[in-house]
Amino acid sequence: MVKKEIIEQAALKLIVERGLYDAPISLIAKEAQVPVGSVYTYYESKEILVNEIYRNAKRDMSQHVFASVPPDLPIKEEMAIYWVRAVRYGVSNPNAFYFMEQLTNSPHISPLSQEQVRGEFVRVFQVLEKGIETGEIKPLNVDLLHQLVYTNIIGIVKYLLASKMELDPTLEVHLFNCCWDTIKC
Amino acid sequence: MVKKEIIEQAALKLIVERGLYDAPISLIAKEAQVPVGSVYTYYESKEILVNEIYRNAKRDMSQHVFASVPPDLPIKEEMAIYWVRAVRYGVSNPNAFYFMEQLTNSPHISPLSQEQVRGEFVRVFQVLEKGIETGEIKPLNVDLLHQLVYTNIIGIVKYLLASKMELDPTLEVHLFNCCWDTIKC
Amino acid sequence: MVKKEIIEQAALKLIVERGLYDAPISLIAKEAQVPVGSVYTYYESKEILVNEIYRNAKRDMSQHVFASVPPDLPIKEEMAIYWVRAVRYGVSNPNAFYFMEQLTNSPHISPLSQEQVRGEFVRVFQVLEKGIETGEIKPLNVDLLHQLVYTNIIGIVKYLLASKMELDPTLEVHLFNCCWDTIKC
Amino acid sequence: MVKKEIIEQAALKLIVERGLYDAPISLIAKEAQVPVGSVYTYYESKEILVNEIYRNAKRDMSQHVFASVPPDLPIKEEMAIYWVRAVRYGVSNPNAFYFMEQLTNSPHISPLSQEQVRGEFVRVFQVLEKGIETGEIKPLNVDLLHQLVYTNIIGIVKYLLASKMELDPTLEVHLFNCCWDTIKC
DNA sequence: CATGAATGAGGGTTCATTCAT
DNA sequence: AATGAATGAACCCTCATTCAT
Repeated sequence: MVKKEIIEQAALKLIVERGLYDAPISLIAKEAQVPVGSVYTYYESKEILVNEIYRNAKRDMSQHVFASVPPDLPIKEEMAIYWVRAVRYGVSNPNAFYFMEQLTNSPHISPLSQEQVRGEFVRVFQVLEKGIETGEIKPLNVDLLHQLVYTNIIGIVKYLLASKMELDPTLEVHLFNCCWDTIKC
Repeated sequence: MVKKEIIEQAALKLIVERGLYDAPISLIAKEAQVPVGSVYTYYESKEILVNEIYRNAKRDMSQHVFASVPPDLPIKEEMAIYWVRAVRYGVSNPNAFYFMEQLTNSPHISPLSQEQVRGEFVRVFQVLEKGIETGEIKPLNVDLLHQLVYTNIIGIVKYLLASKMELDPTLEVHLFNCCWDTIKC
Repeated sequence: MVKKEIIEQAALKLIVERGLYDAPISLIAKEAQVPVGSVYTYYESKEILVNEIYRNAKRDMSQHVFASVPPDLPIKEEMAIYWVRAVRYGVSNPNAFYFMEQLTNSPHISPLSQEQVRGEFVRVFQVLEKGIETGEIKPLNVDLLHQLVYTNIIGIVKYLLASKMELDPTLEVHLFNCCWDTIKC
Repeated sequence: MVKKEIIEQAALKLIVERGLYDAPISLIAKEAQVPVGSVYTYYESKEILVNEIYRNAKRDMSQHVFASVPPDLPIKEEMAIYWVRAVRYGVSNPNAFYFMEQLTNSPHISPLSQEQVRGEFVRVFQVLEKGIETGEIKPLNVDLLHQLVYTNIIGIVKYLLASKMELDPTLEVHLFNCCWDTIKC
């Protein structure tokens, strides 16, 4: 792992554990076992570091979630794949998950970052729109539908992490059905 | 409004707008138009101030949500009443809503505060359990069901606040049905 | 005991135990079980309170030490009486003793207080001068002789308080002889 | 002189002149002509700074006092050497001397510092014990004897500093004899 | 490029003192 | 006279950022 990634991992961990302002650069540097100055070699400021971690986490998650799927899948099945991947990603990467949760809508993430991140998730909007057209999904605003799906995922991941419950395929199906029931027609 | 409430409102507003650490006591005092020292007349520390605002917001919300309902209502209707009240509360009190969202699960809210707050929401758990018994609600863990309902409300309130959409009774019914579909058998 | 004395006793105790600046007026008032404002009814400021305690302690000690003695005593015996009274006073009033020790020569005692206090101890200077004339005491500067006697007393009281040793008449004689040997011709 | 020493000298001077709590770090930094933050580069806290100055002053004094002496000196002569060195040290380093005086037995010096400091002065205790064995010194507790000698030195240095009197060899002999008479058999 | 000591603005908090009651 | 909530200057300390090495 290169120095930049080590710094980001250390920052991610400490910011989640201690909060953004109780994770000073000096502590992040110590955790990453790099000199303080090195952090500033790679990132102009703490704000830029945080935004970069945020965007990277979002991009990493979207790459996992939206990795290739068989073509011409029924909408429900495509949604199920994305949903399962998202939940698994959250459960497997709790730090990254909580980091995103903690900073979404916070004033520390720039509008530009938010904008860039949104682009990574266009596929969901497309699928939702298609679902509305085919009559499988409720004809609500897609932003709202997306919000419903996304908060559902957040709630489930938080629950799974808090209860330390194992996520077996049967449970996955049950829980995805909760989500699908929310938006299905 | 007494001085204590003015301080809490000012703190609530600034913490939501700027984040906890970009809302220094000096700024809160200026916003509330009280001297810095006065904040410490009412609150021993910033941490205690934040916890008190959090608990008050949660209590206020729960009192709105769980105000009296007609007896012997069907479960779905009782849930609907609570759900509608919660969403309306969030839409009408965006600062309080975002404050709670921002600080839930944060290290700045003491376990004791979390504990006290949880007690205010027992009624949902009771209704959910009853729903499971009557076969109307999916036989999942009630903590999980609660999480699903709660994140659904959060998603909807966030969407309504972001889109500045009016919340008319028709929309309420549609949106509650999304929530109910999530958990209904 | 009147309110003023209660306040002074509380202040004396706390200042000795915690240091002048870790004994805030609010704490002194609490210890004395009087309202904060009452302290300012009797003393214009903390500084004035401290100076008054200092002068009172010194006056009280000098009144004990220089209470009447049989007339025409030999110098050594008169010194012995004063010495014993001083040591006993220190051992019996450790708080007052440490208070005086802590604040002598401190910038918190005004020159005026120092001046007034000095007047209470003229008798020692007279006896020392007489002793020099009769050839019983070393012909050194009386301020120096006084300093020698005084620091000797301080050393002994501190030792007795620290070691919690009882001060019986035999020990008193031995220890006074140490002091007398210091200045005798 | 390196920056650390400059800070210590500035702190020493201001604390003696104004008292510990009227010598804020900001003033110490100004006196030392360093930024406030630099003080914290060298000392974790004001308390640690004060303890370090205290230990350094005590160590410095003990190194002067207990520098090598000719072997096999008679006890009185060895005591005389230490006594003279101590008095000269006090007269030549009034700030350090008053600093130690002001903080000995204060709650601001940690027990650990006191402990470390005590070890620097073992030689006096050894000499006093030897003197008791040879019958030259009164058979009193060595802590008490030490206290008597030490307070004698303090009294004399204070007197010399206050009276601005020169300390010539003849006076030294006279004054040491006062001290010796106090403890000799 | 790499480093980490140095910097100083700004944070939370305290407390002597006041003054409306 | 008695009270104690209110006040704000001043305290100690932190930490993002810089820059000489």
